[in-house]
Amino acid sequence: MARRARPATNPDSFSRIWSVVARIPRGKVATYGQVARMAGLGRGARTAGWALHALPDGLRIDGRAVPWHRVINASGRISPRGGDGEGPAETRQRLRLRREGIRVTGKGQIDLHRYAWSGECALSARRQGRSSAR
DNA sequence: CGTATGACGAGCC
DNA sequence: AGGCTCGCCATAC
Repeated sequence: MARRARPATNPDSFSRIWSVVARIPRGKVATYGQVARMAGLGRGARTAGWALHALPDGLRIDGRAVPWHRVINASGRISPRGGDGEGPAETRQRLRLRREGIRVTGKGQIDLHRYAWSGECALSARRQGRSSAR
């Protein structure tokens, strides 16, 4: 097939996002901003959301499905997809989170203080270099 | 190459 | 507390 002059989706940045998301452990959640930063996109929180939007169904990284449902916004809520109403995606996300033992309130509020993935620290968790993490 | 969009985030009112 | 606006990054057209 006519090789696409330019890939419809740039696997370069997106795959980074996906890789980071793939590292979120079960029962934990991460924010778009956190994922973006860990993927080296700086403040590309929106880009992270975009990457998940473009996440190929059934994609596996390291032989494992990408837990896209573990990514929520900084407000600790499931981000609305922007439809007129709540779509199946949000509902599915909530169910999957609850299925992992994450408590989601009726309003879709999640306790970040409790379920936030400390992946950033995990990278260098061996030693707490920073005395005061800001 | 410039404009518009998007599963965001932080700040301000 | 809740809602609105502006700023950021990458992709699409």
